[in-house]
Amino acid sequence: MKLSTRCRYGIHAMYDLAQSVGNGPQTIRAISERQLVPEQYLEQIIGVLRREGLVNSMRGAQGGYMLARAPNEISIGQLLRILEGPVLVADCIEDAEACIRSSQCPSRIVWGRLTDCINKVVDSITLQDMLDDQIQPVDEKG
Amino acid sequence: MKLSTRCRYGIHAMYDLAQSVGNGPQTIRAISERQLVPEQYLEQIIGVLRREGLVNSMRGAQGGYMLARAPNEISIGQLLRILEGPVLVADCIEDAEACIRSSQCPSRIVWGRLTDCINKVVDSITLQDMLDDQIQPVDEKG
DNA sequence: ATCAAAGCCGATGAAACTACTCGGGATTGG
DNA sequence: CCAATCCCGAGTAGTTTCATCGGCTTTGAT
Repeated sequence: MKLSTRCRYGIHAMYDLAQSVGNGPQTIRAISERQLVPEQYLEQIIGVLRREGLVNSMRGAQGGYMLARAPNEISIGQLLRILEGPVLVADCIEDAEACIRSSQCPSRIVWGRLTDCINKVVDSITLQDMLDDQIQPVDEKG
Repeated sequence: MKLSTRCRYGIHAMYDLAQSVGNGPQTIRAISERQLVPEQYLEQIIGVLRREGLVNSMRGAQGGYMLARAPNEISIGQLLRILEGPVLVADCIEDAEACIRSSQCPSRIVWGRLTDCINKVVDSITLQDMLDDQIQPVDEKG
């Protein structure tokens, strides 16, 4: 249950772009230096995010990357699903065929409940929340 | 964000042992046939669980495995942590040194919140709950 | 028009991890 | 004794991760 480096890099890059809104396009080099991410690897990662429509690019001299939407319209959940694949803990949650035991499998229920919980948390946090430092720890009661 | 096969196998095996409480020791072969898990691989997995004190073994003829504690004293969280490693989404949650940005890193807060949520869910479900089929989906309100 | 800055892209590669298999040794009940 | 069974370390094929490399394309500035 660990996040991949790719995913962490990608989220750091998106946070960097969120901080840079209004400052024009940011180059791979600049982002990689600020976020301490290998330049060529970041290029790959940000390419994925571009193809998914979360960042826009400008080619040529003075080019770079910018967020394609406002920071409050990009959630950590979106980034996770793009960079880590869908948040599903076992195949049988989505694809019932993948589970031979199908309906009578009790762990299926566990995974479903866990998946719900994870999605709820990550979809509730946007880049804007991170900028605002508005992320509260989980409330114990209520 | 996907569970390993090892972990699923391990949990299926533990569920099997929970169902078999009172029926004497269960052999690797019997468990593997019921749970559709490769025999030799299961042997490896259940060895880990034995060394962690969750199952007891009896060697020799008529030997096999039994739960070392009552099903309501074994949570999915324990199994996850043993079979998947600690549920921590980024190293910096446990080991602050691992994060160069340390305190001023906003994604750190996100990962902490996510880790809390995951642990809360998986630690709240025991093998007994699975036996009783008592696992409810996450409550939307309240 | 030229040129350097920058993004774009496919191939490659090392290292780690996963999901096993294999072979043999150690115990124990009958 | 011997067959059943657990115990254990080694090996292995395949996949994934985390990159690196080289070259191509686009574009702004001069």
